[in-house]
Amino acid sequence: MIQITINPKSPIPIFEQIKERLRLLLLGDALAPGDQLPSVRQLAVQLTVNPNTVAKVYRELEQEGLLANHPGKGCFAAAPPGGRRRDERRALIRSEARALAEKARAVGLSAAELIAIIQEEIHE
Amino acid sequence: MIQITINPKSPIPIFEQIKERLRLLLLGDALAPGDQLPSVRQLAVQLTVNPNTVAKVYRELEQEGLLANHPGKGCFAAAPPGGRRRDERRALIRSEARALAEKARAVGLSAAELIAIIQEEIHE
DNA sequence: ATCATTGTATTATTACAGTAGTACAGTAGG
DNA sequence: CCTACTGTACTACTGTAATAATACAATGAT
Repeated sequence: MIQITINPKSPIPIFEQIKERLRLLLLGDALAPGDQLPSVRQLAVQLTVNPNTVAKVYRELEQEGLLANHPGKGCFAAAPPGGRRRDERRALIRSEARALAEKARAVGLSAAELIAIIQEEIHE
Repeated sequence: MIQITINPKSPIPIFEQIKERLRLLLLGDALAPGDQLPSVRQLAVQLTVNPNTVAKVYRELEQEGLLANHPGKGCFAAAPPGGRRRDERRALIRSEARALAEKARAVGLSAAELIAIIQEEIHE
């Protein structure tokens, strides 16, 4: 049972939410290369989403080289080429960290205040 | 000239992007109560966006009590009731900080690594 | 009074996300 | 072979974001 939650009310499209979560799991240690992912229909039931939506996610993640679809067998985590994993996951977090820092500055929060909030939220 | 940038290619709707940026400016110190905002048409030209899109943002932000529209005069920053500003802007950042912390943990980054990245991005 | 500017409202159109339903081809186990 | 599962493909429909083009009423300056 894979751990994904989505927010149907979010302005972010559902398939983007699923894709991002799966990308995190695939780049992280939760899904190692070779691990089997839930089937299109299984995940669709779990998330109460249309199977087409999940299929679209799997298709696009296969394009990114993060997983491999095998009709009749299932969907499996792939090994991203050339040690991309560590770099990519850092880059992923970095771009969001930049956005957060910009927002904090926009509302007048000091660097120290932002760090303090982060540290509070990181230990929950 | 107000400082807003949007990304037309983002999955996040344009009017949501504008709304969020304006909310940050209104909750922060960039736009004090009474300050006049750019007109619907002005901001639409600046962002190369349809005036209807900006109008929708202004209408919804008025619903939130963050600004006041005055036909014929313009749009002005409002004073949020009861010292909401400081609390709200912290809450805004905190919820995003929590999401970022969760993502970092999902991809296997340690707390120290995340803090390091934040500190790098906060001084640019 | 006239005019330009303001926010507001309306309609039509395009594009896309998402749902729903169906059908097809590959794979594995009985 | 047969069945059940897998991913894939396709069509039709709904809802919404966004553009486009107007029109209207309120405001303020000339």
